[in-house]
Amino acid sequence: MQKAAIEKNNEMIAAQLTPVGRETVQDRVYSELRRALIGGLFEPSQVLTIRGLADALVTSTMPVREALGRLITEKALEALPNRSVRVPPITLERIDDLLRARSLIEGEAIALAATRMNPRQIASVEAMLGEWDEMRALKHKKDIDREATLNQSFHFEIYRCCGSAVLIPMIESLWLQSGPCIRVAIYAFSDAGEVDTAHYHRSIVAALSRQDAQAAREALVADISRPFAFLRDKLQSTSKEG
Amino acid sequence: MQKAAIEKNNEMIAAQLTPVGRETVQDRVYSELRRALIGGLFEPSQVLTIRGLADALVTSTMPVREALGRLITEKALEALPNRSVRVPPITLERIDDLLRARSLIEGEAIALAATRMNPRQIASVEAMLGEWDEMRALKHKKDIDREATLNQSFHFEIYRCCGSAVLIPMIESLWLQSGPCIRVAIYAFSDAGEVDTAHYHRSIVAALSRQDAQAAREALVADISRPFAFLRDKLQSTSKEG
DNA sequence: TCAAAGCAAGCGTGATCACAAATCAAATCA
DNA sequence: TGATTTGATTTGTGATCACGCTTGCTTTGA
Repeated sequence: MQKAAIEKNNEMIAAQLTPVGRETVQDRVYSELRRALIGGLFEPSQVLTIRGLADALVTSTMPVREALGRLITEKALEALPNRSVRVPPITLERIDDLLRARSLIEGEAIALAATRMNPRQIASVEAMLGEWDEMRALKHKKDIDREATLNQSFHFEIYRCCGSAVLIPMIESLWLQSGPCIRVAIYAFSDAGEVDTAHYHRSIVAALSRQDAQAAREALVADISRPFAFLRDKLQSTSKEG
Repeated sequence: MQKAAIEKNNEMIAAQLTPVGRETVQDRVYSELRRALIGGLFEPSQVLTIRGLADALVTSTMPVREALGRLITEKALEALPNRSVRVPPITLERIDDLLRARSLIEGEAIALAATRMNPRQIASVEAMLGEWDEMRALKHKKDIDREATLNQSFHFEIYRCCGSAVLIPMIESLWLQSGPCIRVAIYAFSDAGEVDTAHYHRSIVAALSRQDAQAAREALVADISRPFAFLRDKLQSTSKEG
C-alpha cells in the first residue's frame, strides 16, 4: 500500500497550486453590481434593465436577473410597480434614516470590536492609516475611488473583529443602501475643498488601541455623520432653490 | 364633450371592483417560504432542493431558485459549498448573536415608536391584547401557530410606527433568521408548561401608552429574551449529555 | 390643432433544455 | 471483509424561447 506516498505527492502539488475557486457567473455579476453601487457608479433614480446589464457584463440575462433580485431584497435597488428596477432616489428622510441605522449598528459593532481586538489586529488597521497618508501625500487630490476602497477596507477590517456573523451582513447592506447617496456627497466634497478625514480615523484607532468602546463608538459616528450632514445641507439648499 | 359622464361611470365601476393585484409566482413562492421559515416548518440543518420545492409548490424551478437566492442573501437560508442550500443550524454563538442584534435593533425601533405612536395606534395594539386573551381563554393550550401569528402582528404593528424604512426590513430579516431557532424553543415551551407571556406584552403596551421609550425598550428585550434563554439552556444541557 | 386610438419595439417573467458537478449505490479489487 | 472505483441518478447553473405587459410613437378622427 503506497497510500502514504500518494498522499505526500498530492500535498506537494497542493503546495504549488492555488485554489481556482468555484465562483458562479451569478456571483460575479452580483459582486460587480455591488461594487458599482457602493462606488456610486450608478446615479440615484437611475433605471437598470436586465438585458442592458447583461450586454454590459457580457453574459446572458439569467445571472443578471437573479443578482438584481438579490439586490432588491437587501434594498440596494428598488422594484417599481412597473416591474422595472432602479437605484433608490435620495430623500431627506432616507438620509436621516440611513444615518441613524448606521450609527446604531456600526456603533455597536465597533464597540464590540474594541473589547475584542488583539494587538495584532490593531496594528493591522493602524498600518492602513499610514498607507492612507502616503497616498494622500503623493497625489494631492484625485483618485477618489482608491480612497473610497481604502476607507471601506479600514471600516470592515474593524467590524470583522466584532465577532458577530449577524451584524456584519447588515452593515454591508447598509453600505450598499447608502453608497449612491454617499458618493454624491463625496464628489461634492472634492469640489468644495477637502476636509481632514484622516483626523477621524486616527481618533478611531486611538480609541481602539486603549480598548475604549464608548470613545470608539463616538469617533465612528462622527466619521460616518460627516458625509451625511454635508449631503443633507446640499439637498436642503437645492430644494430651497427649486 | 361627455368627459365628465365617462369619468363618473368609471368611478362607479371602480367602486364595485377590487384591484386584482400583480403578484408574480416568484413573490408567492418567496412569501410562502418566508412563512414556513418564520413558522418553523423547516427544521434547522434541513436541506432544501429547488426541484423538490418546485414540486411541493406546484410550479417550475425558475421562481423557486430566485426565491431561494433572495432568502440566502438575507441569511434566512445558507448556501453550502456543495451548492446545496439548507436551513442554518442552531449553535450557541448564533443564538447569542441573534438575541443581541434583535435587542439592539428592535429595541431602537420600539423606542422610536414610543415617541411617535398616536392614541389611535396605541388603542389598536391594545385591542390585540384582548383578542389574545380571548383565544387563550377558549382553548387552554394548543394552536401555537395562531399564537405565533398574533405575536408577529403585535410586534410589527408597533415597529411600523417607528417611521424607519431602513430598520423594518432588517427586523424582518432577523425574524426570518431566528424563526427556526425560536420555533424549537416554543415547542419545548408548550411541553415544559406555559409561562405567562401576556405579562410582557402588557408591560410593553403600558410603556408605550405613557410614551416611556426606555421602559418600552426594556420590556421588549425581556419579551424576546425569554425564548432565547430557554433555547440556550436546552442546548447547553443536551450538549452536556452528548 | 389636438387628443385618443392603434401599432411596434422593448421589457420582465416563467418554462424548458443542455451541461457539469455532486451524490449514492452497486460492483470490483486487494 | 473492507476500501476503492465505477456508473447511474439527481442537482444546480446558464442559455434560450414564448408569452404578456408596458411604453413611446405614429396615425387617425373630430
